Amino acid sequence: MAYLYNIFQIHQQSPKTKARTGTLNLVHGTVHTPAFMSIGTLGTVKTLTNKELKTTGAQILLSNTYHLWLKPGIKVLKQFGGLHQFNSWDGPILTDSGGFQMFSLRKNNISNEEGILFTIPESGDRIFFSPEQSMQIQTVINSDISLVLDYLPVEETNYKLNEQAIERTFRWSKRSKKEWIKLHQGKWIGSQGYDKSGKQNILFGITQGARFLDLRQRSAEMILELDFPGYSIGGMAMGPEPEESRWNQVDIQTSILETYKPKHLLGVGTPTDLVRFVGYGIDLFDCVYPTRNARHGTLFFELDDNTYTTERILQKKFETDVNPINPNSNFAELRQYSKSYLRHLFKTRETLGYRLATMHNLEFYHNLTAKIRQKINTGKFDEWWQKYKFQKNN
RNA sequence: CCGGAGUUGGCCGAGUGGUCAAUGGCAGCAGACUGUAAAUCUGCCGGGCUUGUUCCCUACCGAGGUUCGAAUCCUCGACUCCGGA
Repeated sequence: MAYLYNIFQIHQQSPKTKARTGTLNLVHGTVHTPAFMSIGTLGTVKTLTNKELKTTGAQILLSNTYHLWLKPGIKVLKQFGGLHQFNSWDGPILTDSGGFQMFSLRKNNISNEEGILFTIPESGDRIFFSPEQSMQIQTVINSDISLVLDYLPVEETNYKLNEQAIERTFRWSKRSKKEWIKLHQGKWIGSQGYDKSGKQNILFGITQGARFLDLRQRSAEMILELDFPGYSIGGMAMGPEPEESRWNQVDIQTSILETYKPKHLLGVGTPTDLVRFVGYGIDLFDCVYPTRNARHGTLFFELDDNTYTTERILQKKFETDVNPINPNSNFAELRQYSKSYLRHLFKTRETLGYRLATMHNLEFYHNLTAKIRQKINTGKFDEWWQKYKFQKNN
């Protein structure tokens, strides 16, 4: 069946690793993979306009169901006919389902088999969130890619809790799919892809299993049954653990999930993570890392073909640094403004500083994924990927 | 000239006999950040070294004094502010 699959087309498969380039065909456009998705939780990548975001090389925006549900709320999103009209982003959008908020906001919610009861800190309101509701909201948002509501255990190192988590995630995925089909007039796009006339949004399944390889395996095997058009691998960077352990977790799941379907690694990661996990079969990434670090004054720089470093712009040594932020940037601002000036903007908490740093880091990330694609397409990925490393700046 | 209030570490500002090298905040220096309650958070922040939950110096305007012990009490002086002549 794989040869009919037209949601995702693989262009170049690396000979010795699972790395591949491809195109993901979505309602609002095509994404060249491996790709990094910038995070715009509330509909905006903090500090940037859509035009600036595109200049960084962004192909697809990630937003968040839970946060959009609270603000601006369903009513407003319905009035606009979806997030694309509301925030004027005309490219593809992937929405996270809100499952992660059960984990990140775990102090403010309780959950059971039915769903999650969130307490809103500002108002004290208690609101109930279920797989069905997440699907309804994402349908209103009109995401190109929606995610099922998954379940994350509160303790990432507890085997029993993680075993329960993969089972509940499976049941919630099932409910998500059922509701999704209902909301899309009975149409389901699975392993057969879609026909050319009926371009339609898609829903990804999610795997869990934390650091337990047998749970990772079972979670992936279970989710196969539901025949999603693509998969997100969840529960990855939840706590401290050895790098190899995480590589193995991803490796085992990408081995089980259909090769011809797109794989998304939720919430990862650092530049080295990206390169590494592409080698283990990941096509899509999303992470707060470049944007949050930007706002906190840490900028990413390429040193050479297989090394990157970071610079903390607030350091004293940049006080008199007349060099441009990035002489090779697509942004005239980053070619013109000096590091000294950028430090000054950060010191004085001028918003322009956060913007420039965000532009810079996202441009770095998107250049990195472009480089990964180029390495794969020219057959050089396999000899390069394990050499790619971070070097501390001094 | 008289009466009142005050003077604390780079700045602002707590502290009114020992547990005070002195709470906070700012500034400064350094670090963290992985499906964003994060333009946030953490550490250091008089000097020295053998870096000590009880080390050594120098410190709460200045000079004396009381006391086992003073940023804290007393005396005098300097300066600032507020009233009144």
